[in-house]
Amino acid sequence: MVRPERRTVRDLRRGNRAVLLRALYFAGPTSRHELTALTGLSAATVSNVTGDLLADDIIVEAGLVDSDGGRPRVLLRVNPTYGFAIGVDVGETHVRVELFDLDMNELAKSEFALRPGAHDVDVVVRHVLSGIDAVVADSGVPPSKVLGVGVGVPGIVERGPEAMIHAQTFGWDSVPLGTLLRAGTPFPLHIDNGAKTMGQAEMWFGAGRGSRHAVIALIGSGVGASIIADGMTYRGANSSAGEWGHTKIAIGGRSCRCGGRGCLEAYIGAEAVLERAGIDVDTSTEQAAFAELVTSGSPVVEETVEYLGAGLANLINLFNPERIVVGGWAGLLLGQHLLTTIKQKAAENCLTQPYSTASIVLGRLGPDAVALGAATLVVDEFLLSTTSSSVSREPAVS
Amino acid sequence: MVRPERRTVRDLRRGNRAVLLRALYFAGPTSRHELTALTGLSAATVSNVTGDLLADDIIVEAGLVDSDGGRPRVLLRVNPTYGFAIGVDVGETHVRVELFDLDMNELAKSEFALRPGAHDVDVVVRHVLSGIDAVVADSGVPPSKVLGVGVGVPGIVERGPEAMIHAQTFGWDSVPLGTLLRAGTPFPLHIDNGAKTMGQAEMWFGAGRGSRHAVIALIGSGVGASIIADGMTYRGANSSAGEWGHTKIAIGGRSCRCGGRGCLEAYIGAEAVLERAGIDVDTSTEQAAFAELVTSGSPVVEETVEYLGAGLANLINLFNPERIVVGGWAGLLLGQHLLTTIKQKAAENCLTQPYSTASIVLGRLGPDAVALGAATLVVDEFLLSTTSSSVSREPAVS
DNA sequence: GTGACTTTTTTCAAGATATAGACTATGTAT
DNA sequence: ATACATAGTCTATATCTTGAAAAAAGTCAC
Repeated sequence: MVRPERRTVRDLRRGNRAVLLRALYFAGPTSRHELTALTGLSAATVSNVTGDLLADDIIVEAGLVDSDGGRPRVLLRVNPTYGFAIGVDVGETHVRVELFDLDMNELAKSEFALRPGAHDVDVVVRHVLSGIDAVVADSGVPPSKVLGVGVGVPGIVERGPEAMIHAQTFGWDSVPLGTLLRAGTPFPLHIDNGAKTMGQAEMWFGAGRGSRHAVIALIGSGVGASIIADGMTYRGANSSAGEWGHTKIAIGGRSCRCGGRGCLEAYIGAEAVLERAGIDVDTSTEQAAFAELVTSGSPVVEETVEYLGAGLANLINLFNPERIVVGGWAGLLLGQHLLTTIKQKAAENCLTQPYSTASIVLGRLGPDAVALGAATLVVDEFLLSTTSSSVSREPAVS
Repeated sequence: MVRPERRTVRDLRRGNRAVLLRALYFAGPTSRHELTALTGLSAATVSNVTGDLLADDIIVEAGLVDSDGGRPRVLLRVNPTYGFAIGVDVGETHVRVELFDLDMNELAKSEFALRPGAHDVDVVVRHVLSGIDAVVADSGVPPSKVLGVGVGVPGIVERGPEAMIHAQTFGWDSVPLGTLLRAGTPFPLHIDNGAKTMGQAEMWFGAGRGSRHAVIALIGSGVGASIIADGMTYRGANSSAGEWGHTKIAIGGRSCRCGGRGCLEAYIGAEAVLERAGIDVDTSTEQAAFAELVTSGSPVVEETVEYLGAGLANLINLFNPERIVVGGWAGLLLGQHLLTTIKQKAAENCLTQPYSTASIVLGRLGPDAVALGAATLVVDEFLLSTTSSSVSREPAVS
C-alpha cells in the first residue's frame, strides 16, 4: 500500500532533469521557453538544468527560431550521438542485432539465420554476442558510448539480474539469459519479451503515439499483447502480464500448442488459422499462404475475424484503453483487408461505454520493430536516470 | 510518454509527509526509529515531519516500548479521531451509509431499502443525502471533521467533477451523480464503482493485504473485478477497466443481460447459474437457493466451476497477479465448498509460470464491505495529500 | 542609423528542504 | 554511582526551485 517515495533534495534535481530530458526527446527541437510549459518548471530552473545538460553534452543547440519582434528562441535537442543503443531481436527464424543512435537511426545491423527447431541456448547466445561485436565494429562507435543492449525474446521473461526465460516454442525452460549474456559483454543489459519491446516501439514511434492507455495486440504465428497502463508497459508481478494468446475464448475448444484447449491463439494465430483452413505449410511459405487465404473470402477467415473481434473486446472490457493497435505480420494482413469487420465484431462483443473510448488502429512499424523496441528499453533507462557523466563509468545491471 | 513529475522543493515535503503518514497508517503504532527504516528517510527528517504531524494533531503518541538498555521508544500512530470518513453503498436492494473514524471503526450507520426495480435517481440521491445527515447527527461528529464521502455504485463510473454513471441494471444512462450529490452536501465526494471500492477494502483490510499486484474477483448476481496494479486500483482511460463479467468466454454462447452473448457473467453470475439450473427465484430467495444449489452436486455447479476457473485463468494470464481474491456473496459460497476444484480448473486453463505466482484465496470481508471500501477512498486521499490544517477549509472536489 | 519595444534567457537573492553528525534524553547493567 | 546503550533532537551545510530583476538579442518605426 505504500506508494512511490522521494527522499532528498537531490532527487528533485534528478527527477526534473529526467522530466526535461524526456520532454525534449519526445517533443523534438524545443526552446527553453517552450520547455517551461511542457515541464511545468520555472524558466530559471529550465535554464539551470539545460545548462547542466549542455555542459554534459547530453543535449545540443539546434538552430534559432525568429519570434515576432523579440529575441529569437534557441532550439535545443537531445544530442543524437551522445550515446548509442543496441537492440536485439531473438526470433524464431533469426537473431538480429541493430545499433542505433539516440534518434533511432540504424547505424549498423547484423543478422543470423536460425534453422527451424534449432534454438539451442548456446547458439543464440553466441549469435547475440558476436552480433553485438559486429555492430559496434561496423558502426565505428566507441564502446564507451554504448549505453546498453536491449534484447527482445519470445516467451515469458522474469526480469531481474538473471532474466530467466521460459519459452515453450524454443524449448527453453528457466534459461538465465541475463547471466549468460553478461559473461560475454560489458554493456548493461535489458531483457524483455519481444511483444513488449515491439509494443514500446509502437508507443514511441508508431500507432500508439500520444496515448497513455493502450494495448498492442500482436498476431503472428503466435499471439501476444503488450499492455500500456498510464504510459508504462504493464508487467505484473513477474513480468509475464499480457499473455493474451492463451486466454480462453472457448471452454474445451481447439487444442493449442501450449497444451491447453480453447486458447485465443488456437483460433487467430496464423499457424492455427492455416491449419483450420486445411492448408499445409512450413515456416518459409507460411506468410504467403496466409496472405492468400485472407483475400480468399474463406469462411475460416470470417470465423477468425469473429474470434479476433471478441478477443479485442475482452481487452477493451478489461483494460479500458484509449487505443488498440493491431500488429504482427498476420494481424497487419488481417487488418489491411478487414479492419471494418474487425471493429464491428469488437463492438458487438464489447460494452458500449469502453468501446466508444477505444480506437482500433493498425500498427505502423511492420513486424520487424522488435529490435527497435528492444533498443528503446536502453533509451528509456537513459532518459530516466542520466546523471552527470554517467556513460558506462561502471557497467550497470539490468 | 512523460512520466510523473515533481517540481518544487515544497512538493518534497508534501511527498515525504505522505509517505510517512501512509507508513504509519498501515504499520500501526511505530516508533520514529522504525519509521526511518520504513520510509527510507533520515532520522532527522522523521523527527522533523513527525513534529509537524504531531503539532497538527494528525498523529498522536501511543505509549512506550522498552528497548534493552536504552531510551525507550515512543510509539506514534495516526490520530483516529482527527477526521472521519463516510462510506456509501448504493446496491440493488439498498442504500447504506456508514461513518467511520480513521481506524475504520463504524460509528454510525443508516440504511434504506430499495424496492426491486425502483432505482430512480432522485430516490437514490435523496437516500444518500439523508443518510449522510443521519450518520453525522447520530455519531455526533462535528461536520468540520468529516473528511469526505466515498460512494460505491454499480455500473461504470466515469470519474471527474461530474462523475457520470452508466448502470444498466439501474436503468441509469449518463447520470451525473457527482453534480447531483454535490448540490446537497458540502463534503468532498469520491465516487467509484462498487466492485472497485470493495476491492480496495480487501486490499487494505482483507485477503489482499501485502500484495502489490492482485485481482479481486467479485461474483454476485452479476460479475465484476477490481484490478490492483502496483498497489493502485487500475482504472484505464475512463475508469471502466475491470469489466470481467462481460468478457467473452464462448463465442455465440448464452445470452447475457447486457445484451451480448457468451459473457462470463452468463455462466457464473448467480442469476445465470440459477437460471441454467432451472430454478426460479426472486431477489429475496436468490441467495438461499444458490447456497442450496452449490452443495447439491448439480452438474450445473460443476460447469460453473469450470467456467469460473477459466475466467480466473484469463485474469492470471493477462495480469500476472500475486494474488486472486474471490469475493462477492456467490463467489464466497462457491469458494467455501469448491476452492480446490476452482484452483485446479484455473491451473488447467492457465500458463504454468503465471499460475505458479498467483495464489487464489477467498475474500475475508464478506459481501457488505462496499461502504467500507468507499470510505477508504476518502482515507486514501487524506493520506496522500494532507497539508497543514487542511480539514475541510474549503470543500474540495472529487 | 537610432531609440523604443518585444521576447527570450540568465543571474541573483530568498526561502525551503534533507542530511550528517554532534548532542541531549532516558533508560539498563553492574 | 558510573558506564553503556539506544532514541530522538538540534545545528550547520549543501542543494534545490523560484520570482524578480537584469541582460541579451532581436524587430520596427521613423
